[in-house]
Amino acid sequence: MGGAEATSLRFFGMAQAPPYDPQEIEARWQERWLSEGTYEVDNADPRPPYYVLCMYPYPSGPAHMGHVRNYTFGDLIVRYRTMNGYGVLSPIGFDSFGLPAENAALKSGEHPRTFTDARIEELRSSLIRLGAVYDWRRQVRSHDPDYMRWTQWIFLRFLERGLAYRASAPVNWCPGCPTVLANEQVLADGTCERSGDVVEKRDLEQWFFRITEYAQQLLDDLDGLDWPERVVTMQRNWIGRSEGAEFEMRFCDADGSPEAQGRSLRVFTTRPDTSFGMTYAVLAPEHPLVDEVTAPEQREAVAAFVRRARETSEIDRLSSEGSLATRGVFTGAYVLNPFTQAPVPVWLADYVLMGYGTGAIMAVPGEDQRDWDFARAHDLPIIRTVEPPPGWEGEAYTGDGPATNSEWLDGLEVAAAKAKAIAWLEENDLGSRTVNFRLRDWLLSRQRFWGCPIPVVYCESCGMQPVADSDLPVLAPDDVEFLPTGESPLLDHAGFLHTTCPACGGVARRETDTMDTFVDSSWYFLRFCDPWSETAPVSTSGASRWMPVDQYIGGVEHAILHLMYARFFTKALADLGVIEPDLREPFQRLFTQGMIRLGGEKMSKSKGNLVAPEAYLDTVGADSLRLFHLFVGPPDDDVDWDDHGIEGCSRFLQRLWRAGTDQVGTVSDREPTRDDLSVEAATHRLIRRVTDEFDRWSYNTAVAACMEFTNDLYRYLQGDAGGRRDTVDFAVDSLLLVLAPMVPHVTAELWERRHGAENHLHAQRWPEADADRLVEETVTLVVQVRGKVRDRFEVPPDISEADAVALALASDKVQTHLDGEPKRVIARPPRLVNVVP
RNA sequence: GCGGGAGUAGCCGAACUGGUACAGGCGCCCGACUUAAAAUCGGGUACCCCUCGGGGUAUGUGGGUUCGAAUCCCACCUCCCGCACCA
Repeated sequence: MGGAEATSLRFFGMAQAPPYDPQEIEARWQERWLSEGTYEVDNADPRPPYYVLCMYPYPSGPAHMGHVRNYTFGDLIVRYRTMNGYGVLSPIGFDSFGLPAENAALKSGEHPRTFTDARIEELRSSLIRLGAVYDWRRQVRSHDPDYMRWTQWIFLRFLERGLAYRASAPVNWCPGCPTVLANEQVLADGTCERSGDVVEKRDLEQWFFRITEYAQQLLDDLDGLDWPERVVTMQRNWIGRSEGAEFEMRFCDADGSPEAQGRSLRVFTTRPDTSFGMTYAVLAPEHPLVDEVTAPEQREAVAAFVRRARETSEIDRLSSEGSLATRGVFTGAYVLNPFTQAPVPVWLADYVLMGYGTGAIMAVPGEDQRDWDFARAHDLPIIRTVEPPPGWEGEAYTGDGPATNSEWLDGLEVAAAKAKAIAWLEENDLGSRTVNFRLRDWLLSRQRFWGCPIPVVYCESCGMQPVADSDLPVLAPDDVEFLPTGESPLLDHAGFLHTTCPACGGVARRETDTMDTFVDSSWYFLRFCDPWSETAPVSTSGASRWMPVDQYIGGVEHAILHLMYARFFTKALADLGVIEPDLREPFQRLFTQGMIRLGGEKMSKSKGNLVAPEAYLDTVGADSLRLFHLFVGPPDDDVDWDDHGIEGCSRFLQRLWRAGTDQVGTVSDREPTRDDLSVEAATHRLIRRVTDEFDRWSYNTAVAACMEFTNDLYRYLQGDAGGRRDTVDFAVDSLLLVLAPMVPHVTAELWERRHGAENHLHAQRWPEADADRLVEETVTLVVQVRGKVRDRFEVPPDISEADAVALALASDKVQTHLDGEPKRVIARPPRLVNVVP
């Protein structure tokens, strides 16, 4: 057979073609990509830039399946874009500060640094074994002194600009951790997202970033981002913008005579149009005026209520929902409703939060359900100021409608009434239009050791002083003892604690709080652009070259915290002049991949249902593991881990290997036959299809297309005529090229065997389908009668409408369903004719 | 409660702008190869009826629009995710 001869020339005989050995192949190619620096890219690279970034991982040891999924998608894009001619920036680093290392230190006494470094090495080697390629020269780790220096430098610039400040605040204290948490780290039920302990409120001096200064921008700039809708929605809700008015109400006695001191209460409302319906006012229990204005006879009841509100955890406050009678107390004070000049009683209630608006509200039970419930529980009057629709049987009415019981607002619809009420407040100098945000400032200080120290000192005479830039980084000492005291070991370390004041040289004490690890992850993507910069966190030119990240990939669990903080940092650094002023957003495109489940449950360490990737790397290999993650379902869907599925992927790669080493059927040289040409057309269609699927992130169907193509190729090769040499080469080479980003090792190996060692698959250009050769010889024309399929014909793709209709009407099967002449015929040649009798 | 998303075979899923419902994989069945098994290769695989030509029913449920609906519209059910006293 001619085919056997041709084969023997290239592969030293079919019998000698080696079996597929993933471990051997993968180790060798991984070594080569590293040693040749295949995916290193310089800032002066002449190719058009493209920045692909996976969220840098917390190093918890060897990679888990979530990492594998994440980094498989990232690596695919890096390789695909590279084959498309881009100079792709693909950096990686480690989010290496954090609680687990410190907890491990408490248990074993091992220093968090040595612990962390060991975990990083484990994770790093898993990433390499997965075949993920990076420019390792650019690696950053949060705990590197060089990185810390710039984290602290940024903090000091924020401090100078007033974007970082210190304030005493009731903060979320987790007794389990034990540290302060950001609002975002407290779950809805009032427990700590990490330890699950019930979070307490404590008053402490803490550091904050003034993220609220950027609230409006953070909201507005969401519009220009190519992000999943749900992430945008989550951010929008988190920022929680609401428009309304603030105004003052003077304290008075029960008859409405203004009090002598002239004190007043400021309230925020989104419904100034309902002001005529105010029947009481409410202060948050923590409101500063509570003590002052409480009447003597109510003092005891109020004090008891305030005490309980402070002591009651969030969780209990929620569980007491419904029993509103116990959730409020009358202060004995009154304020004047400026709209009516009528006095209304001032109550305390825990459903009013000090942290939002002014911590005080006007209560309008007619148009607010909570106020309605409270009024009912405490026997307070209810006045409707918006006419509910006829037949309204609900309680508070929050919809649109004409104002009523509202004097000069009567008859106006809600929007118009709001505008008029606000105008009136402003004219009379009683209040003004206001915008409120739900977003709070970012509490960043943590009472932990294993984090980036906050670079300030407290001088006995000068007060708080920033550490000089030239003294950065402030590093935690190594010789510390980890004791389960619940306090940072820094508090007991004299050498760290005692220092001199940078301003006066006098005695000073160092800040012992460290920064939330979200600070580290808020700018690492910038450092990657120029990790060599010695004068700034990133050079302006480096950032300009690569930023914004073209494709950011990570888990949806970071939809709010990390992504909001990173956006804030980018805007602030742009305003500080560190990066270009018009670089307002860090991540142009975001993709959030689904999580891996096992038996319907989220795979996680705490559930103890982790499936370790290592076992698969040791058996079926990295390529099979990658292929499984791509194939198992849409990338943004959660997926179930399935051992059988990965076997299917492994089987496919075995088939690919046999086809790629000419172990399937027979191959010969000949003039192309119809079948040969049809395989070539199918090859062009494969290229087109995979390209399309890649561009729309439909990797599972891209894999399916390759499998389908391979199945067809097998049938062709094993057919009586065998395969034609050039046709088979084109088919196999094309298949290897389109599979290269997905299964980089086995394809590179096969390519080298077919084309020689100097011919690197991953240096090839992405193939292009020839538009003229995509067409199939025949297509199936479906003939329907009233929308039901009755017959099929194989027709040329360029069949005319008239021919298609004639063919359809000539069909016996169609005629039996027709009663005489058809009423109507809809033709969509060459695929469909629908006959309507 | 508010916001977002999803319900297609035994399972995971395809079907991109309304046009052959179910590509691909898993599982299962049959066959080839084998002394045998594994591996491999080929074929089959929604349900019901059937005179074996076919016919009917199927995309969570019920309506609607259309020549034609998984796809568009209305109502409802179920599940997942986020927020949740935000005035």
